[in-house]
Amino acid sequence: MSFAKVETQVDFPAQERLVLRFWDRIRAFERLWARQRELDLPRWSFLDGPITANNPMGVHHAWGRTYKDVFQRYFAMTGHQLRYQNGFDCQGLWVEVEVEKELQLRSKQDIENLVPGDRFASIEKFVNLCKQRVDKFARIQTEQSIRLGMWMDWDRTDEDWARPPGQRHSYFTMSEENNYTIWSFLKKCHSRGLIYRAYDAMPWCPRCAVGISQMEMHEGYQMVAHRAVFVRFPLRGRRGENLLVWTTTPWTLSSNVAAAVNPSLTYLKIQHGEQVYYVAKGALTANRLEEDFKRGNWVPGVPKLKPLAQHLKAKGGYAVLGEVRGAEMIGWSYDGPWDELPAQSAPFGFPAEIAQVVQKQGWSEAVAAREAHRVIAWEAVGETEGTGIVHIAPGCGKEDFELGKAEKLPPLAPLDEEGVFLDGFGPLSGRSALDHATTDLILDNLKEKGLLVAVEKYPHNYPHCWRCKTELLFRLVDEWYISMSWRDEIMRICHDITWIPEDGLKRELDWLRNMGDWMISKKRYWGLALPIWVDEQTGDFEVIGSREELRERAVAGWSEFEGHTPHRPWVDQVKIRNPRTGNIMSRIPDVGNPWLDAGIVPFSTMKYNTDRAYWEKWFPADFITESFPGQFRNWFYALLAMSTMMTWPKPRAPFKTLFGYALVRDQYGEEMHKSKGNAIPFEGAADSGYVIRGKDGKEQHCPPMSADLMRWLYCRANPNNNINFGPGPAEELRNKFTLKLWNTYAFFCNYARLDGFDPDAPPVPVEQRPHLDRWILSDLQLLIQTARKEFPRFNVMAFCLKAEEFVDDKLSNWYVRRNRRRFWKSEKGPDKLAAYQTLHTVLVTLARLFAPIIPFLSEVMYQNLMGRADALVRSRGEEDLQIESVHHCPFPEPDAALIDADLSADMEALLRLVSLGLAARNTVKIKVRQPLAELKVQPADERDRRAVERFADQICEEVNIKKVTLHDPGLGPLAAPTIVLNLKSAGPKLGARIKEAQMLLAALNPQEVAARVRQGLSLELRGPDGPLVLEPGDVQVTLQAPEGWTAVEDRGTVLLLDARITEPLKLEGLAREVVRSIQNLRKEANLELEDRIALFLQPTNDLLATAIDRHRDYIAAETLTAEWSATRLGTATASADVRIEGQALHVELRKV
RNA sequence: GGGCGCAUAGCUCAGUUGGCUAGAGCGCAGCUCUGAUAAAGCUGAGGUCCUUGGUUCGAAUCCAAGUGCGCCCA
Repeated sequence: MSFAKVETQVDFPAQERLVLRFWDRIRAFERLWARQRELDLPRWSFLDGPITANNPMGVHHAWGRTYKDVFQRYFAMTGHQLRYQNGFDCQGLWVEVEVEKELQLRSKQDIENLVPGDRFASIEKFVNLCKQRVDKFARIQTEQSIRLGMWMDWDRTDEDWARPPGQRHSYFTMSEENNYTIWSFLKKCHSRGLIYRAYDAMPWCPRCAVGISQMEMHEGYQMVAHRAVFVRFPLRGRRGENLLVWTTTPWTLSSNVAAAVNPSLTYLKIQHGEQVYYVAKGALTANRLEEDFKRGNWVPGVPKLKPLAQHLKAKGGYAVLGEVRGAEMIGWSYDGPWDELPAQSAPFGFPAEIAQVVQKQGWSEAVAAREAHRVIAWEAVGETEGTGIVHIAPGCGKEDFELGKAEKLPPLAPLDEEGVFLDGFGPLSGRSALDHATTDLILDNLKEKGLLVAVEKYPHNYPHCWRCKTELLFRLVDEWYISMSWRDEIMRICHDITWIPEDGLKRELDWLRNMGDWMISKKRYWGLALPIWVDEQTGDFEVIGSREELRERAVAGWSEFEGHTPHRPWVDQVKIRNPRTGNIMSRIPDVGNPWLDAGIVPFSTMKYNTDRAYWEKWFPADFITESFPGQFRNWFYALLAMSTMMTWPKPRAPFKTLFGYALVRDQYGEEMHKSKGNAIPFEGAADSGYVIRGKDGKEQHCPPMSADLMRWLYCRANPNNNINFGPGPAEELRNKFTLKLWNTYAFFCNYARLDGFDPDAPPVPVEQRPHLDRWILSDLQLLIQTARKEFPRFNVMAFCLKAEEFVDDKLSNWYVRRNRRRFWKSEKGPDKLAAYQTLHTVLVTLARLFAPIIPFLSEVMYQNLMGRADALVRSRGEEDLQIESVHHCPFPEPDAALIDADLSADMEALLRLVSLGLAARNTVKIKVRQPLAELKVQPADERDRRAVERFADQICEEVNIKKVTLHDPGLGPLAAPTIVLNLKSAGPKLGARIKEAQMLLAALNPQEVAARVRQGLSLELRGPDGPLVLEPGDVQVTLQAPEGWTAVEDRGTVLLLDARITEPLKLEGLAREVVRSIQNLRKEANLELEDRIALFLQPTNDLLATAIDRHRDYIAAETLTAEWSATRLGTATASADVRIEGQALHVELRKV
């Protein structure tokens, strides 16, 4: 067995692609999974939150997907059986919008006319295109995920992808199983009487022609400026008097029904020109949005708002005539601004369909809007924006609608699905409410009527469609809801879940407490076909719970539907009969909310309706992980609600542990956006490199990071905080971790290879190995302990930070650096063997420890360390299926016998002492290459003392001194001890008397106390309140440097350095300089490590010549000089003229 | 207006049973090393651990109030 040579400059992405091929060849994943099932290992149930299969995955997806893979790998290595099922979220508006973009469709009419003149065929074509888009991107995301290193039961071949979604390896929310399982959920809701249909004024996207749910609305707020108007409403029966109202949506004035005041506010009656206005007292002078303006929370180009008073002053001034309480104004009637419109005269409101419902359900009196105009009371009216009088259009706003119902006002719903005014609105009919020209027309009209008092640009945070960014309008529409009257049941199961971080519980409960009923319908095409069949004659409806039930109930259309997925338009053809009336019932055309699709997966993917035994085995999931922000009201909510309902009457939580993480930001903490140029594509980060625009606007070309580096970067991050992701952090991590690990590994392999190290040789007993070996093995066990503790707690960050410290500080920077000579030396023996064996153990263990996080690098290291580097590169034929991957190995377990806590602590002390020694040199400005005679150490405590005794040689080498001695303070006057109380041990014992003890201790003779403590005797203090007894451990003895010494000191430990450079020391220092020059030349000449040389040196200075002469053997040994030449070398010579301490030296060498 | 969270060096952040002189990386200044390392190491400057109050022998850490910021809800 032998180790392959390891290059120190590696193309990591290329190497990862090699590993992917290796895994395929040896069928690494399949064999792992098969073994889990053969052995029927204990189950660890992971449930994948479905990724939206609508676009290629970005680096932000890679964070969560890394966690998913890391924990799956960890639990596999610790002997568990897993499901390995990835999920894709398939249905919903987001897919429709992208398909529309591709086809350049602009409206629902366009969709329904895709096949001209054939609505059914059009919808069929559109839905099929949606399915195809999902397949396309699911496949791309699959390939990307494989590239990230995720081990899942992937669909890989064309054959896999040709199967229906329900029969593939990954789950797809568009599968029949998923859809029908949601049907069964809705049926359960209905059986408890929770499904209902309601009219509501809701946010509506006129481009998508669809209602936007409460959940979705939050995703699309944007700062925009609208033209806001001050309009007067003439009061009836009070000649010359007006309500002054203000609105940011002038188009809603057409549908005005009432005006609201706050009954507890004071209103002013003011004279302005010919007219008298009523306006809230505070509103007249309020500096509206002043804070926002100051903070720059503003729309560029929009001027600061003027107070209302200023608007009036600008137009001739005003005079306050009197005051009136809001309560006194209730009931006043007025003339609306658009009372001439036919719609304003329609009894019960407008249009007729709505008026019918209004009448039937008794929302309003039998009056038309223009007759209903009056002042109503509303506590929520404030005086910090507008005029304190709010115009109410029940068909155009959510609160307006609620108020309208309470006040029995007839609603006017002026817009159609595309935001265009219906007939009945005079000059507005046929115009789009969003159109700028429409607003112009409205303002002109109001001006003509003399009602317009002022116009301004008003910036505010206004909801937009979260998919297409169109401004939302409010429309009065009917939608389907699940009543959430059972929210307490959902809240109860939240307590059975471990939330990481903990406050997730509070946030979820907060959401559940405050959420409204769940709107589940959407008037679109691609999605869950809501299984609700309605008898439009009577309003009766039924919810169908399964395909079988539908078949039994079908009275028409079944044969047309048979053979299709339960989607539009196919399922729309099935009709059933209303058993009560005998009428035909049709499916409502609406599709479902996509969070239903994702929320049902603990049931649909675990075969709840088809294989209950399987479900019992895997439900609930042990673990789910997703990004926290947003999911409380989305996936988590849907999961919890649906599971509560499905397992009712004994509700069960669908998962045991929820691990949440924050958001991916760019390296400066800013949101990533393609338009900002700071977004990083996944392939760029993994393989091909990427370009980002920096803060200065300049483009920066960045090399790829590799999947491993990305994974480590994600794992080491604090999941509670947003991660700053980009080339800067990646580069930093590469330098301090990945390269350190790789170079250590390369160092081992390259020397082991040259030396013919045999890893199967009988091990040198650990107790016979040097301190350094036992120390690194001990610390390795501590690292394993950390891993074993933190992985199951899903605190992978804690492990990564410790691991970085181990690799960087301990292994690379200390163990390897201190041990180099043991590997270099030519003679073989137990010491050298021990060094190899120790480093080999450490590296193999690290490969296994790191395997879940950096699966590629771990595999490469592992295979080579096991002597199988060639297997990575080429097939071994049959034998491939026997090759063990690092991911087949059990996860390391700590070996308590190897842990030596004292040794670890002593080594830490040593590191500090060395650092102090170097600091001492630094103060006298003598470079480390120059040897010095002596270092005296006055240790502050036992630890430092032991470190000096144990590791004197290490200190000498690192600090480059001839001798290190302990200065025993007991022997001489050099040091004086001081004594302090050890607060950590004495504090709990003494409690409030601790101050007293400190005072008493300070009064004692430190020499005597120190002596007692050294002998292990206790100490009795006499205090005014009685005696206090201190154990030796309660007193800390510190030694202090005497006056007059130049030294360095840290925590009581004093180092004294002999800074005199004698001639022999000087010569030695020069010799080292000479060696360094020769080594440089060797390197420049591209010599191999083991090459011997002939050497010619020509100094121009006596001192240098003496140094060379005296240290000839040393120089020869260090530089592998086989021949000293007295004359210039001939051919194939590398030569250089260097300066050593300012003196010229000519060097020539040649490989021999 | 309500809920949740955060506030530690110029920047990005570690710091969980409360304990001695609060740490790292980047950046800055200086020095150095270099045949594993296109690397790296060392030293230094830089901190009212947001403010105030409380609990405690002792608070970056626990509690309360305030200020600022973020997210969620209304």
